[in-house]
Amino acid sequence: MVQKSTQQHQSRPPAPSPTKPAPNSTRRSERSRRAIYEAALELVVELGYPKTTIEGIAARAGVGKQTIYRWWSSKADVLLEAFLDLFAQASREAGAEPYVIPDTGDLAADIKTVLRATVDQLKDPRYAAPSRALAAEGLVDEALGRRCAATLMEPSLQLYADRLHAAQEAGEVRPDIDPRIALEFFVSPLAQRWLQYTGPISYEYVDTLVDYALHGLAPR
Amino acid sequence: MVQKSTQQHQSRPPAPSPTKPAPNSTRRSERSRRAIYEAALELVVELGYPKTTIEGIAARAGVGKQTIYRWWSSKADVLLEAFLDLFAQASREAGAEPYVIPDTGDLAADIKTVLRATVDQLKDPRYAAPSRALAAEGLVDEALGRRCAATLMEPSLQLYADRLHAAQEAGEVRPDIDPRIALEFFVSPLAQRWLQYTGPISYEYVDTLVDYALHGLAPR
Amino acid sequence: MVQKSTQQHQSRPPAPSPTKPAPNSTRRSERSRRAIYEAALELVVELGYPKTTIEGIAARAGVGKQTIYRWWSSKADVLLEAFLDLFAQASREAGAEPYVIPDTGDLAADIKTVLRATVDQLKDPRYAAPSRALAAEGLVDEALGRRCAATLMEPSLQLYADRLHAAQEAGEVRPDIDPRIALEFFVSPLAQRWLQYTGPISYEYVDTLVDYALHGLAPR
Amino acid sequence: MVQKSTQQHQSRPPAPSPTKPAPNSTRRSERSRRAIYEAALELVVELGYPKTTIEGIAARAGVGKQTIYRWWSSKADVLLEAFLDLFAQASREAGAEPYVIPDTGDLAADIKTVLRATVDQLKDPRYAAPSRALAAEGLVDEALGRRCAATLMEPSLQLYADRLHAAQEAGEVRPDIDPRIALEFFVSPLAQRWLQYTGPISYEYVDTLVDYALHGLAPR
DNA sequence: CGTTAAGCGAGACGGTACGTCTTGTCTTAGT
DNA sequence: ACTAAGACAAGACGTACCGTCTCGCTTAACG
Repeated sequence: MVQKSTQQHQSRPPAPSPTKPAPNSTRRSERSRRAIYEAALELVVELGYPKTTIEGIAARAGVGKQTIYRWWSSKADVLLEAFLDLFAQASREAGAEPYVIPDTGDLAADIKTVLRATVDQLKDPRYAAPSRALAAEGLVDEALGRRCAATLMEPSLQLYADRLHAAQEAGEVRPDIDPRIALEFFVSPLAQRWLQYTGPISYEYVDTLVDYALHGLAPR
Repeated sequence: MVQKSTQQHQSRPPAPSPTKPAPNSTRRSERSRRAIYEAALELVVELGYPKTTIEGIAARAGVGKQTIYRWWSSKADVLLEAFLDLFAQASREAGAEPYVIPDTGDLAADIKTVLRATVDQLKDPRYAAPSRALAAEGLVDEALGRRCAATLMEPSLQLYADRLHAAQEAGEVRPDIDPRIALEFFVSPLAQRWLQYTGPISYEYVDTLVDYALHGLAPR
Repeated sequence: MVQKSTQQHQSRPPAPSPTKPAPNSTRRSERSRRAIYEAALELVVELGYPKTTIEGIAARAGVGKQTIYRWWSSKADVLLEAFLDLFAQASREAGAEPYVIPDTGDLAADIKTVLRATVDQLKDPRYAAPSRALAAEGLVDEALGRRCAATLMEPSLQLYADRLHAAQEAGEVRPDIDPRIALEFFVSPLAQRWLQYTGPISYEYVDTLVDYALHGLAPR
Repeated sequence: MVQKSTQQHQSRPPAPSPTKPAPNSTRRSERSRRAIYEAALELVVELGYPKTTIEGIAARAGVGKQTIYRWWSSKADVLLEAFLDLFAQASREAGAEPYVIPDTGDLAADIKTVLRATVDQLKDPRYAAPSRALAAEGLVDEALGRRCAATLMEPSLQLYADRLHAAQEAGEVRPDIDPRIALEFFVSPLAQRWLQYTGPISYEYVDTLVDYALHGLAPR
């Protein structure tokens, strides 16, 4: 799924714009692309996103500026692809199935497991710095924001939706619930605390979220 | 003795930072401050945050750049104060109690009322543009992010916490629920959909959030 | 003569411009004036003329900027008066007749004596720095340049003219010579070497100038 | 000699300063350089040197500021090169031998011819304004002053020295005279009158200078 | 297997905005 | 009323990047 949407972005065979010569990707230097990914991610972690410049990325990657402008349209664009690449790479290294929500038959436990892993990842600056940077840029550039949502978040969110659907069939969740809304009870509060510093993040916190969400706030 | 100690002309007892002369705020031009607020908000709405520059704000406000740098440390800093001022002004104009969650005895209805008003506000570009800009900058600048959370969001969030506490005492919410976590079921999903384009926003949507949150996802 | 032209500048009793309130010089702070002179001269020696700012002078003199703008029209104006004051002060301290060309009956010897003293003075940074600064500003601002010529140089030049005139009467100089031109053979080459780095300055050099000037370049 | 010192300045093979990347002059835009020269000279004539700004030069030349800062170190530096270029260009246009002192066998007449041409040039604002500006800046910035002396004045002065030397061999000038000093009797008085407004400039004046200098002030 | 056109590194270019500095005016207290 | 202090509008400074545009030089694809 992730791969599909990524392909969608990278392949522009029909060359829709006649003004641009449409670079020939068969001649593209793989070496440069990797170096640019690495440099971009490193600089965002080291300097923060605003101090990361295209000139800086080019310099660290040992690459001409034009090589960046030829293949990407903006700093955020570079970073988005670099981040997707990081994910793909991490997944490949982790082997097996990296991003699947387990289904042990106990929805609460399964969701907690995944959320705890997410908490760990949010605290790793290697992931946190680029994520925040992309989220920030996406807030202000709607097109980028939608692309981030579609490529970075949508695949994961769909996993939640799928797991909730399975839970509905198992009778663990009410059949009238819309999984696309229900999943937000798990991910949105965590996302907001992380992005906007509205509260601390911990295993205990995500466990509480799951319990509250499943059983409701009202007495029964 | 007296003379000798007077020679010590360099003693600045409070003076925490020796580098900045700390401008005298009693002489500050109220006229300039208001003009800067207005110009900043207008430009963010018209051009978007990234194309809003300090030079542009100064020019539109009819103010020297130094007057901005004297009183604020960054573009985001200006915008935060301008936005707070906009809120304060709006509140004053609205008169009475502008930001209180009603307590009719029906928690669900009250929360829905407030969330529907929030939905309307999120769609008003006068508020939306600066909010997104500040949120974006806060993502990448932790100090600013914490200030935004504390000054812009915390007051509203506390109102939810208070209303939930009242509902607990009225028996509408389980007594073991932490209101500071519970409130996130109402605001975080909405915030995320708005900020990250993960879904559409509507009255129906927020109503659904309230129902799901109060009664839980699991069958009872 | 010097006093006359100086007075001409400082006292503006008829108040020609009705827009300016024409400061009342009787209330003027003598203390501030002296402090400004000292600060200006020190800063020009320490930092050079271009890095000497009105703000810097005010700060070192412990004086408000307005006090400078009230009484002088420009940085060069301050420096010119400060320099004239330095001269007047030095003359008073030196007592007797400070600036007279001796008349021993030997024109060559007398001129050499004075020129050697001038060489010494040109090498004293206390005089050299402000002189160069004023000369520089005068090159580019004709009004100032004429005032410098009239107040700083003219008195000295007239002394040469007078001495040459006396020499004419004594038969040491041809009667058809114009002293106002002849004196330039003594002062201009020295001035140019000093101002424009076109050659070294020494006692021997000025002695040579005098000999060449008196007896001509052509064989006799 | 002149060439040697010029070379010394231009060729810096050992690259003494590691901080500056030293721009690659083979890629330099000739078009920009000429436009900058023209703009600088025009602005100095129109506005005067102090009101000529680097930003103004860049704007009129249709050039980025960095293009100026990349190749020159200061406003005066630009102007010096622009002025040298103006000279070189004028010489090329004048064809033949532009700057040679004639040798008709009559030293007095030859020098008068050249000085009269100089008087004309000093009154042409196209030359006068930049000259004064450079002289002014050179007074206050010794490095620049020496460069002006070496590049602008030295070549001309050497022509006088050469002509005087020839006159010595022809018996028109005493053999014990140092031409490097003697020439100052012709150029320095004129320079001072021009630079410092110490007197009027005319053909008659320079003729008088030549006569006085050759035959001396003393009766014979 | 050599030609050739592309991508490549490098970096100069016209620009824009930065944050700082200074100018000359104006305002506020203090004496 | 003049002063010390300093905020103000204005605008130049020199720097950092932007995104575009050549330059030669690899280097892969096709003829």
